[in-house]
Amino acid sequence: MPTALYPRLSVSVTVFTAFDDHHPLMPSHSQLSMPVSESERFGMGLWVVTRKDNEPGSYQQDPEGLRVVPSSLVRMDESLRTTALRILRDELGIVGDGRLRQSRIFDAVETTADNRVISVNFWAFVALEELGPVLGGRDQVGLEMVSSTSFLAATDRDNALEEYAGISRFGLRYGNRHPQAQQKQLPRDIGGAPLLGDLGDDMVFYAWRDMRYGFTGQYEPFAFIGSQPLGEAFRLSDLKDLFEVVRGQTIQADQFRRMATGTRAFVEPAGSVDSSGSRPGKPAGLFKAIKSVRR
Amino acid sequence: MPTALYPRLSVSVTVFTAFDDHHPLMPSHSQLSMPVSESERFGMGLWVVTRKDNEPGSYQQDPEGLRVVPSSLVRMDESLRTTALRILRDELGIVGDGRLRQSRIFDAVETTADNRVISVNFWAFVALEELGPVLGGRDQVGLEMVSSTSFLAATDRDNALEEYAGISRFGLRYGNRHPQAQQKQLPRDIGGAPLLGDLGDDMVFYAWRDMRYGFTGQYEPFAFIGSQPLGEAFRLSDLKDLFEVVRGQTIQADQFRRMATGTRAFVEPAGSVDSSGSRPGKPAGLFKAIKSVRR
DNA sequence: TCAAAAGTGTTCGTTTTACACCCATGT
DNA sequence: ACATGGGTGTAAAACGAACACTTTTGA
Repeated sequence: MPTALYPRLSVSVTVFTAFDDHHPLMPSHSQLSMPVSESERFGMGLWVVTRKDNEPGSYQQDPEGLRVVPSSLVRMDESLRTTALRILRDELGIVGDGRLRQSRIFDAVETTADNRVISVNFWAFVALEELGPVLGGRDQVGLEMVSSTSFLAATDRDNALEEYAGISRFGLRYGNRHPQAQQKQLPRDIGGAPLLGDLGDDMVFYAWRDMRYGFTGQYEPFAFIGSQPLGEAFRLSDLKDLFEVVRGQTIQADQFRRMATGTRAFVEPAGSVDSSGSRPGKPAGLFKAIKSVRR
Repeated sequence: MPTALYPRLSVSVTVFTAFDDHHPLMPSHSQLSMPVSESERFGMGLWVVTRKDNEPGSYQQDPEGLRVVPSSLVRMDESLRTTALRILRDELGIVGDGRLRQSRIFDAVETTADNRVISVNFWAFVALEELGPVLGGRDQVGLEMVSSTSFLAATDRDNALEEYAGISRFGLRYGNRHPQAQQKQLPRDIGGAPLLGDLGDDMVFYAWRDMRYGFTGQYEPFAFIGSQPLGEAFRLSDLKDLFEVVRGQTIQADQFRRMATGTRAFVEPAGSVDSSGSRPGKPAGLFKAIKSVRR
């Protein structure tokens, strides 16, 4: 029984993950959607979880089978947060805790007038360890690339990256000094085709933009995203790669080191040294997150 | 006919205004809600528009007659923005244009389970000139004080204001360096009584926090709020007062002057000098907003 | 003449950014 | 030996905050 008197409300969850192309749990290429050839290395990558829109009752079902951000209607006895946790649990098998953050609300203008749905978007960051088991499956859960080391390098070659405060496949934002700052640029604005439909692209873009704030030095990034995508101990250079793909912006290595370890440090030496030893160069010291800080 | 299957959606609009207690259109005291005696001067004041919750169909009707932020259910054929504009037009007689900004979404948990309403809050800033005619009236539209020059001075005397990044009657926020930063403090947390109910206080607090960003030097404040509360030409000291009450924080006069007129200036000399002449001291040059900048 | 507000010069410390250089390891 | 990445020293530039001081008016 449709209720035509008022619009209905849905919650979507934009789930990010990040991993290196040497990661032991690296998903199969059929589960990854990349802007480059599948054999190519991408370095560190930031990804967003999508699924095929194949649920019979789904309001945003698309005949062409576009991939979508997981979503569900809000039930009468649920808070928005509860709905988001249910999506994480039922569609992705993730038992959420405190990691959900509210982003923005979208009018789904493309739906017909008698079945209108308005969408509240949440975002979350999960480590690949939690995500690996649910990739594929009935809903064809997969990952769409948001940014990667090689994507940034290519963008840097083509345009002058300095004028952007951040760039991703789902859009870019200018710096605050730039005359066009505060104006969004989505794939369709840059001239490209939408990746997940206009609505989905909007959702990912704004969720990404919200997430970026946690990686600007103002916050403690691991507490901000509620996840440790690099594990307990990690090289600073890997953390730098993570910062770069999340921010969509390259950082100087020495500058990053001082930001992470100086006053307002959010990492501390783990006391050990990287022993994987496959790479040339001086062995990197390992670092771990400082837990107790709350900024 | 209530539709019990899904929660319904409402839009609220938090309307701010600011004026000086010497303003020619200064509202009558019965329309103002102040934390101090009515005869006292408050200097520059930041206010939020409220109305008595006396509509028969209102979902948040309160027997005790609490004042509320204007709101309305979203109709089937309306976008959220359209609903917000309708509230501005029908309840406040304001013909809106591009000045609405989306803030946050609230689960109205206190409503009963079979009539649940979820609330999207917008905020807007209007000049007193546009607001004056609608004060009072059937809905007893009035203004609740958010902050004022005298409120800031009193707070500065009592606590050390330096440790806060901003304080208002609806809550405070700490600086980013402070250990408790990112934690909100609402009236009920500080030990006071809610001013507009817990939900209303939340709405105003977050809308205020969003508006503050436009006054931190990162943005061009007049374009950000889409209004010129001080008119075409104004003294820098009046603009400083406006900044102080919006930010909930005192600013040094010379520092403010350089911020407003230096590199990244957002005001320029209007070429004339203040001729009202009632105050002692050197006559102030008048400034006007730089229109063309888009940051 | 004095109080009050406007407006400018200057200093000091912090943060940001860049660049140079040394260190330790695999090949 | 040398390429490669790890890590530190240093300095210029930009910025924010504070303080002193001059200017111009009303009372």
